[in-house]
Amino acid sequence: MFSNSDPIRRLSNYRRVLCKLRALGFERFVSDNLGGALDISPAQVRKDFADYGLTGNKKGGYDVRDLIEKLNKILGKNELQKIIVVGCGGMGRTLMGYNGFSGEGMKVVAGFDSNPSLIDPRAIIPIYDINDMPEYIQKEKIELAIMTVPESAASKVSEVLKGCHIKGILNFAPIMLKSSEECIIRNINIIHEMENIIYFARKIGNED
Amino acid sequence: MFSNSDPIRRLSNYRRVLCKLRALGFERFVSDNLGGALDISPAQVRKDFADYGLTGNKKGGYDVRDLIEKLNKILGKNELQKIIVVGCGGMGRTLMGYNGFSGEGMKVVAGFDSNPSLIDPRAIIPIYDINDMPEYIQKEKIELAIMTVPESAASKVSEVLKGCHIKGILNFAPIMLKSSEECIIRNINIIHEMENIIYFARKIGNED
DNA sequence: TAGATTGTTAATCGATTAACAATC
DNA sequence: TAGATTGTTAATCGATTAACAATC
Repeated sequence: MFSNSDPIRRLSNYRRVLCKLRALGFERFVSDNLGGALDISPAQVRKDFADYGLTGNKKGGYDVRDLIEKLNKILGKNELQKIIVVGCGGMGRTLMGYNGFSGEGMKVVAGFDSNPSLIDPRAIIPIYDINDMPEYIQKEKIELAIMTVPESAASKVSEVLKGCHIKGILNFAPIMLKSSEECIIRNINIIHEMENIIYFARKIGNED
Repeated sequence: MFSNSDPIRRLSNYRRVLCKLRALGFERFVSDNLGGALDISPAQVRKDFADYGLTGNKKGGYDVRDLIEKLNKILGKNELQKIIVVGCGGMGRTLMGYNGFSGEGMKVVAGFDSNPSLIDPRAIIPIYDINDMPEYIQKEKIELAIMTVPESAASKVSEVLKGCHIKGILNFAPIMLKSSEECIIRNINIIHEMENIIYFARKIGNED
């Protein structure tokens, strides 16, 4: 069911570039333009567009605004996406304070933690006791969560979230949670990203 | 030259699982074990091992400690990896304070920012003026950087880092920086990760 | 030994790219 | 119209998997 997440990643990148083109006043573009900006072949761009029903014009290329509109629909930009942050340590609070969500149709509506000293229901983005999370999720119809708990808590918390019928989790804990039919999970493992960089960086010569 | 980063990601995952096995007292494992823990086929595990010179024993499988040792070598775990954080806003400071690096052979040795009020050369992990960065990189032979600057500064800062012969960058700014022969770059785009999750989450039915 | 597992090759699968007819 | 670009199909490429001989 989950096939490949790469095409959707490319759609996100296409959209970002097109928003910039729009801001610069461009009205049309061709597959070659867009691909070039992202190191993607024009054939790949056209294939992706075909796969997701994005059409252009033989000759004139594609309409910037039209394409953004269609990408918005595909990527769920037309309805506000409510997100909860589970685990309000350093990373959790940083993400709660991240101001990049609001321009992208996303909003962190609450945080949850087990540490009483972090709980603050009166804050602009309230932080509640994690025991109150299931009720909140149900009442507010939350479908998306960002998990920023310590590794020790990660499996348990992910089970609770799944039990609450959360549909999507962005997991920052250093443990590979697997997606299922009921819940799509993406893992961000900063240590592994650094290991990857280190592996390839070590292959770069020292002769400068 | 950069082929595919996926095999190395799998090696990171293998290593993490093996460290857990070791902690649990396991001495040996078979490709089936390891694959099962990560949703990877045993054939893929053996293929990866073959590709990176990791050998086992026909019959008895593989030795946990031996494999970890070999993976450590491949992933650069045997020498301390010094990292600088460029951009000391919320995300930058969170990463500077992240205590997961030290157990993994990595250390954030300094931060850099252009905002005078953030500069603090006396801190445990000092924060210096970004203008002093090139000198610091050269003197301390820094090869790795984490970029947590605003989008508006991202291209410029990445150019400066490349100019300083930094070999690897983990970029959190919402702009797709491309790797080159001299500098390997990995981009983490939280908005795009959420868009990906939202796309697939929306395909999950509402009938519960 | 018999059974189990590796290491490796060949087959399969899927994703990317090349090529080109359609057409604006 | 001539030239340029899409949309799509077929070819290519590379990664994953199946299968099995080697062997512990």
